[in-house]
Amino acid sequence: MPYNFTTIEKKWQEYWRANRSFAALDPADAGQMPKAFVLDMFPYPSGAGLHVGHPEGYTATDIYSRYLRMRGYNVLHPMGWDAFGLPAEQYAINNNVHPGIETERNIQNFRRQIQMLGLSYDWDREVNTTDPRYYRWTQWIFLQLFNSYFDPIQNKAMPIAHLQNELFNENLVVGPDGSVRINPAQEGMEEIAGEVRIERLWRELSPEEQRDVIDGQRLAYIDEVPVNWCPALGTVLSNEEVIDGRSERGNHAVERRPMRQWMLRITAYADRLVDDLNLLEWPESLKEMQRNWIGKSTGAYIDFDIAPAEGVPATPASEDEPDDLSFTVFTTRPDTLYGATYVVLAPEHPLIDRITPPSHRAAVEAYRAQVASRSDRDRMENKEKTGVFTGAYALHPLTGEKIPLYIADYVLITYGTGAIMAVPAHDERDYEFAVKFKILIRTVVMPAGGHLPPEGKAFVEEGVAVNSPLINNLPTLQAKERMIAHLEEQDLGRRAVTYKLRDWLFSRQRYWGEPFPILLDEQDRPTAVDESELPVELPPLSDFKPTGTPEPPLTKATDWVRVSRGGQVYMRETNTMPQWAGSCWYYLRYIDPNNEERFVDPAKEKYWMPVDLYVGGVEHAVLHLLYSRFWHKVLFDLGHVSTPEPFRRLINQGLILGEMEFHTFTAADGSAVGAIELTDIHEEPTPQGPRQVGVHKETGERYVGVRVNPDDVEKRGDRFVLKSNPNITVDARAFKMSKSRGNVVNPDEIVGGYGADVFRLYEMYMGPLEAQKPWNTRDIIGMTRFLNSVWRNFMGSDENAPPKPNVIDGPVPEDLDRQMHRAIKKVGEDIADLRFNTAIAELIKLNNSLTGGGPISRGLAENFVLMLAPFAPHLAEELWQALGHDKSLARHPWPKFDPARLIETTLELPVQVNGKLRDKIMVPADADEQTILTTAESAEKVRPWLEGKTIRKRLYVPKKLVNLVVS
RNA sequence: GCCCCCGUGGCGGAAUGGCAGACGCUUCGGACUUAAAAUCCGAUGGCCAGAAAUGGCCGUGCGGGUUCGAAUCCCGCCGGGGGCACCA
Repeated sequence: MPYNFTTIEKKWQEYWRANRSFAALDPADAGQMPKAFVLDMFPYPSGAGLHVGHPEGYTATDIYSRYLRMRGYNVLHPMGWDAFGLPAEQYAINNNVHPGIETERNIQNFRRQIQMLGLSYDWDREVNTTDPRYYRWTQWIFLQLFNSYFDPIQNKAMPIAHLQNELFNENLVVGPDGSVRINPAQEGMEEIAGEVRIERLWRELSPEEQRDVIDGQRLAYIDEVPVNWCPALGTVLSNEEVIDGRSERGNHAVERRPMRQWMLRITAYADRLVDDLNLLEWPESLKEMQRNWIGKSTGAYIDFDIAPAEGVPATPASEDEPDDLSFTVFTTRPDTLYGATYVVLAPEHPLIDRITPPSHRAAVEAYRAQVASRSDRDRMENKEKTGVFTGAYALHPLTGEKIPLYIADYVLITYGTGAIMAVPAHDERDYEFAVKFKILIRTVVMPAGGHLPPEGKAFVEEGVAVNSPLINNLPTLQAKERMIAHLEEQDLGRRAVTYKLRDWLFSRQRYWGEPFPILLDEQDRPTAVDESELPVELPPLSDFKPTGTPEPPLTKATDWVRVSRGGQVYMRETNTMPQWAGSCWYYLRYIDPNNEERFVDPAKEKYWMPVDLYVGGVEHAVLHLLYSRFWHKVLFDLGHVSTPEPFRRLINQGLILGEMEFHTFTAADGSAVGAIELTDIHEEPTPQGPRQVGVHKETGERYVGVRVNPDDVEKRGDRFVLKSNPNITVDARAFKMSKSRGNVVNPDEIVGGYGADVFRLYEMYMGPLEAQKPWNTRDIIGMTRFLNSVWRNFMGSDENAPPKPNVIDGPVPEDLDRQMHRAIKKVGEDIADLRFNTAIAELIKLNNSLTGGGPISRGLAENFVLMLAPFAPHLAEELWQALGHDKSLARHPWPKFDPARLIETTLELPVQVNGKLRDKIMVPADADEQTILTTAESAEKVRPWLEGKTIRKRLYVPKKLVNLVVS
């Protein structure tokens, strides 16, 4: 008789809630218990509800948490809602309801769905990023950023007051561009500083300039920058939110335009964000993604002077123009400097107007206009090199040779210095450009073997320098060093490091986000709202639509916007923070969710941090996971948190794909073709949902996929074919679940039909947590059978009698006892390593051994139930109660295994002859090698293989096998 | 184009230098049943021999190598997935 999962699951979920079974203890109450902070990436509560991917990660952390509780850990395992953001707001606009109402409804639904899975969260610690009591502290952390700067002496964030001190004391000086740097005089560089001092001292600045310098150094600052403006969403987006020139949310077109926006100075942390990855137990691939995103390159800056030319005045025509007739390039290959035969500036480079002679002005302007109108998308699809000669020449810093100066859009104004020295012989892009524009190509590096670089291609690898008087015959690595040293001696350049990472664009022109705790004066300069006035609550608005212009919706809240402080009138900042703000620090709030005085109590923070296990999707590799590391480091520098990194160990759960689909392909005329004949089978969107399209290998004709019934498919050889027509090969693959494809699995239906315990077991049994794997509803029955069988084995299978425990007192039979100890070892180790599929297999195996064996010894029965508990907690609690316990097993000690019980008294050893298995022998576990070899040689099925042969070698791998080498 | 990961039965997967295919699904046969479902028992990588017990050969994408021994390590290729993509 199957057990009634509906009743049992409801009963125990209510019990756990009523008894606060999973409440984490505050450090003061925890005594000597070790702590474990086990964290899920909290969900964005969308209107579509939970999908089956959410429970995958949540169940994994739940099993781990339940296991650690039984191992005596004080476990913090919380859940909350990342609820600000675009989808709820879009829905609200379309349906004319307030986003807060829509969000609350979605949260209710998500909470219901998550709770029906029986996850052991401490619900007393639930957080919601849209709750003013939460975002009060998001705003507070923003003010920490606003009130700090990155100190170049200490390489960390410091309060802004310290910056004033350092400037006043002249430890720091102000550069020509308003940047702050270490006073060269403090570094023993007086002679350079004395020669031409381009920096200015604090006392030389006017109060206005002083304020600009301070504001310009803040970790949160306002700047006019080229941004990603998305007209359809009516907001700007960060680089991380733009994929292939389109918005990550909604796939809308994005254009670049300069706007005045809030920025966060994440670039100051680029080095530490790279270096500290080494402290983390994260998937190597994910660390690599962060390293690539930060994009650290080491090399040199090299200065180039412009050759004097007619029509180019030696002094600037206006104040806006740069007064220096020189520019700086960045290169990772200073050793190839002798091979630089031209230079390229980005089309947006400020020097171009200054140096272009009248004869070339028209051509240059035309090219710049063309580049400006080109979309990012077009730029990505068409990488044919374009550019134009400016008519100007640069002087080679070593040879003094005149080399032509081009502008081209393959040089990006946003990276390095926006200018390059082009070495066509040793750079693919420069090579392509030089060939197209017929520019000299000069080889300065030869492969170490002395072979000539292949024709028609640049030699980009390392080798030995040639045609380079200063560094001839030096291998690349040494050549670089020698060249940098020379450049520094001659003041022609210097060692340099650059990053791909840009500062984080932090403001959005939307309503549904955290307001900035900032007031703007009449010159639009920012002032912090006093901490005592936090939270700055989002004003209620009936019309919260984006304006379609860069003017944010909050400007419509006119009463809210105007404030007066100390007789002065200010305007509130009307941009809002991006979706990611709330998720940057939510893990810290779980530690102390109701604290009204601080964002987290320091003693509690010190106890719980860092997060011991963090599980979530890989889609946050460069968004949430980079942003929150950055915020955490700022908080660490300022002394608000105790660890340099927030998440010690991280696992990405693999995507769950839809059920396997089978497609045949037909042409427009209805003729069918085998999938094997096609190339480039890919998905194309249509109004009816995506469909499969393939191109015929020979004819190039387009074929469209037709879905076929899996029952009509079989495998022949290495391919799938139709049973009804084996000449037609079938394409078999699983796709990402999507509404438009109609292959989404709804967790409500699975839990309703099979129960939460079965659902949990099924998802954990599908395969390794990290692996991508297809959903297969048919397989669920296996887990139903397993739990039903457990129920029968423990509670009796007599349908006419009421269920009662099928248990006897007394010792466990020896073979079962050994199996039990092995299971205790295996299941415990597997859970610790998050290998749930093999842990479940071990439990199934043990249960199979109990099947049909009569009453179960109590000790074995209890241990089995305890091991089952993390995976199928409802059923386990019910059985535990039936076994006579009146308390939940949630904190009952995990069973212990006895290593002595694992040892077999006799061993079954495989015997190989020349590496091929021929027989197995039974030997006493303590037999010596000689005895074992003799037994092996005389084994019945081994002897025929030895006849007439000489044994060359006898190998015995202790307790593993015997291998006899004969010839 | 560059970087990373992965290719094992009809399917999901196990084994990470030592018995390939644990465990689950599927399929087939049997038991129970008036019947069906559920449940239980047995078989289930391919080929060959045998009435059977059983035995042999082949087999972890393909080709080579290292090793007494390779799914596992190394080299080259093919296929799939992911990331980055004019980053100097």
